[in-house]
Amino acid sequence: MLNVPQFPHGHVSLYSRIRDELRHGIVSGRYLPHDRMPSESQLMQQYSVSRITVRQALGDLEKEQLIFKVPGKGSYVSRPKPFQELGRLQGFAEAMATQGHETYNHVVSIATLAASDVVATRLQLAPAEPVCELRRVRYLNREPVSLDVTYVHSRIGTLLAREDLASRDIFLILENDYGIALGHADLAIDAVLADAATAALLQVDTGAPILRIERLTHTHDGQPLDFEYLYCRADNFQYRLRIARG
Amino acid sequence: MLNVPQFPHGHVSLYSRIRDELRHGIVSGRYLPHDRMPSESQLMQQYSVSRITVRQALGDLEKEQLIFKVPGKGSYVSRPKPFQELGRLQGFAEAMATQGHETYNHVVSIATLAASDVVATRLQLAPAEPVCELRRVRYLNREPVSLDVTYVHSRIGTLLAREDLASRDIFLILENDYGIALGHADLAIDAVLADAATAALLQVDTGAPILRIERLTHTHDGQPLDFEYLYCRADNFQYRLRIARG
DNA sequence: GGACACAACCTGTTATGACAGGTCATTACC
DNA sequence: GGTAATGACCTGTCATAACAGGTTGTGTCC
Repeated sequence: MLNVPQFPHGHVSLYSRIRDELRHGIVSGRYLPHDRMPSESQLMQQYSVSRITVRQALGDLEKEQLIFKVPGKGSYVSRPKPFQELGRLQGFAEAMATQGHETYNHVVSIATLAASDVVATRLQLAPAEPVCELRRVRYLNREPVSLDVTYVHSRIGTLLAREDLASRDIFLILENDYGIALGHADLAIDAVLADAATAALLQVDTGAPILRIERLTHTHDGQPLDFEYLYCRADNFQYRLRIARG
Repeated sequence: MLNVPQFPHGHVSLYSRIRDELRHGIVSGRYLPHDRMPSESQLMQQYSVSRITVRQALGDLEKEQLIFKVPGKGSYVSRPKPFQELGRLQGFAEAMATQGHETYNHVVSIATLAASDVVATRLQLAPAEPVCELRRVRYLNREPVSLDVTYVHSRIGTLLAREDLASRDIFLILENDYGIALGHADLAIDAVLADAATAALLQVDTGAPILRIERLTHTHDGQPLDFEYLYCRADNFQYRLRIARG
């Protein structure tokens, strides 16, 4: 028996199609956490492919930590906390999209106001100079995960006001559309209790533990560009990073 | 032709042996960054195994980002990760001493017990294998700042039990006294509420927001060495880091 | 000398087949 | 009734074989 024709033009490999369909079944909720996935034999029959093909699809999903396997039992949907790599300077949607999650930003408010002392210091502005304040609630798989309060120079703010802030990352907009090269970011991390307003936006109880990340992002030539407070729900999301000895 | 006997007792799969040997060749410097690795056919002959076995070994290394593959050309050793510039993998006392702070560790408990599922998974041990659990409260300028719950292989634990854990960093002990070279660490960060026991140790109110850091430290050749939970007071201490676009 | 065809390699993908060993429910035996 | 054996299922591992399509050096033809 001969092997299958190799996708000559647009279409992709069999295993990647199976992998994508199964992943959609997971993120869409058709397979719930701790559900058993169809066994390899079932998938072989369902898609009329060999076991190698099925295993490659499941292996990819296992690598993404969407499922885990138990020898002798089967594959199960895992519920790992989605995480964002701190070790790379990237936006939220950018980070999540690579892991098969659905993201959406709800713009709570966008306004120009006088910089507070802290904000003016961080962005190296004169006190009370006008800055743009952007408040957004980030949703991951339809659950709110963080309230981001962003401060940028009012000049940048007027650019951003015209953009699609609901689905695109600020970093990507600045980099791709406006050619602003990003450099490094300084972070400080602590934990606070949710106040009533924040709790409502994040759909948690007032007084719930909230991870607060202060982030000051610089352009490639070292100018401060963007100062943010991220108030992150700690129960459905994790920040991760990897550091090395040196 | 019949298949190979399945490793009946101690020894592991063929592909994991090949993977480990190749990885050792990379971390030891026998293969340098951007070197081409032996091709799949060469490895098939060298180890007298099938292509599937070789590909599984190379696939694992690619997953670890030690190599990358180029269709039509071969597998190449990756350049060391950019996160090496980010931060430094160092212990708490080591970090604080360089900034003129006074540190002290109070050893709450040290015990050998069966690894929980999470600990066994992180340290790549068999379930319920004995591990050493070490609980310490870190003091900075006479104020408690964190409760560290450390899990190491029981073999390492017996070494540490003889050491002065009150004033020396575990990392420094392992590196200087036992010649264990440290590699990278993976961190996950979230926030929790202090339970009564933790609150008492950290001298905060029960229910205070606590920054929790999960840290898995690896040796230079990639073996997991030390798994820790750090419960950090959020009111007198901050974790800071700088990250770069990459 | 330069363009082009071709062969030699290389990884990507897929099929088929086989045995090891774990899990679990059912069945048979004491 | 409890226990032990059995068998159905499931994932882990490995072998052999094939074709697609990219890369690269080589040799031929003009």
